[in-house]
Amino acid sequence: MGRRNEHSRQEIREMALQVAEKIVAEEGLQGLSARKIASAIGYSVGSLYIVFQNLDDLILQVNARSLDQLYIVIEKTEQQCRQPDACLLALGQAYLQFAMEQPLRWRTIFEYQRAKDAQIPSWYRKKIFRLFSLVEKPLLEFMPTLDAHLCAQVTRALWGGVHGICILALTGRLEIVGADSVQHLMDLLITNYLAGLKNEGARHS
Amino acid sequence: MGRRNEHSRQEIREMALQVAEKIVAEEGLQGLSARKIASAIGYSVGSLYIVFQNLDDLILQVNARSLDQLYIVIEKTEQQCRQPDACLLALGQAYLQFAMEQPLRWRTIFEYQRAKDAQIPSWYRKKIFRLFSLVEKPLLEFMPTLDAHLCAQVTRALWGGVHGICILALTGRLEIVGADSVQHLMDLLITNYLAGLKNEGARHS
DNA sequence: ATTTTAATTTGAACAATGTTTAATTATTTA
DNA sequence: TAAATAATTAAACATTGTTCAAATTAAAAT
Repeated sequence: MGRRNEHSRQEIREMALQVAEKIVAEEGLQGLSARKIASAIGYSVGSLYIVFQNLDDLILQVNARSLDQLYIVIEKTEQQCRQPDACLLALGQAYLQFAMEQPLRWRTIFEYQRAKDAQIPSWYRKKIFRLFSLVEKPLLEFMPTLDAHLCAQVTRALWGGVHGICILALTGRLEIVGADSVQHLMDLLITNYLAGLKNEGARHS
Repeated sequence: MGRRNEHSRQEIREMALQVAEKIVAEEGLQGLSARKIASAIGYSVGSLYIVFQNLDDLILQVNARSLDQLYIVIEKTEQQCRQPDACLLALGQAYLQFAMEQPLRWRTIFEYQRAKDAQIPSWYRKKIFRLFSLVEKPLLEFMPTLDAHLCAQVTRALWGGVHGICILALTGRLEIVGADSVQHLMDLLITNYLAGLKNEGARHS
């Protein structure tokens, strides 16, 4: 089959990404392959390489969409609460919930990249940054005396922690028994971290 | 070449693991392949599959060794400090240091597994459990009133956090600028979490 | 010493992967 | 209508994990 002009480049791109998202959600990264995507959208592998640089590029786009969806979830959660400490707790729970409801998709965001150089492009970094900003907001309400730089640090320390609990739990490396205890751990971490901040006043340059 | 009896199964296994460790340390998981290991130890691919179930099995053994080495590092750190809070800080820093000094090896421990079922064997789980126990010790000194179950939870919440900061930092997803700030974040998290525990008394069932 | 047995090791084969590109076909342009 | 251009494919390549019949040879048995 030669030229057929049924879909524009953008349309092919969109179809490929939708199919890829579905595969990732159902089978994870290991279930994803160029040929599988191609056959699912009715095009050949070669066409994929016209629309994407390579598979890493495609995966990055899938992850970007996941980050966008995550942003929406986190943003909604943040808007629905008033008190800053309760808000931060809710954000942690929302993050955990997203990870547990779409485990394969969420894990794919953080799974290793095939390419050797593997530089994260700046537009992608911005998406991460934007998520952090969403957490900084209630944290600044919680500790109004924090300057911007310290607030960024305090936020990243907290969110790194939140993320760590999620990833260890999802990959079965937390060695816990109870079913709902992951949320417990999350609350433990956030609550006590915040309490510590309040008392010590975050006196760490 | 047929039978030659130069090495026992155990010896071949050992050679393969040493080579695999080196490759993982230098090139990461993506640099590892059955043929590369085989040619490096002077045997054919087939021989590897006599000694290991598959590559996942081999990788698991490599990771087990990394965990053992990590255990030694953490254990030494724990023995060199007296006050429990300082001890926990030191443990976090030791963990971070291990991760940053051997980034590819450390990341391989947590990288995704090829196999679909992918059940972590119990002997491997024990190695993880053992590491947690090492952290529980000073934490129990820090909060002597904790019962065993709560101590386990408090420990896992903390160590999940420590791990999260490490993994986000190493994979360039923390969005920080300073060079030495990762250690800062780690201290922030541990210090304030512990401070919170002291004040609130960990009143979370 | 010779034959038999049995363990050891290989190397080729298979299916699947990412990626490239010459060839083919449809559309647009002249 | 003929020529130029754009779109798409199918085949090819190198590499992966994995298997297994065949080949080799040390050890055991005679």
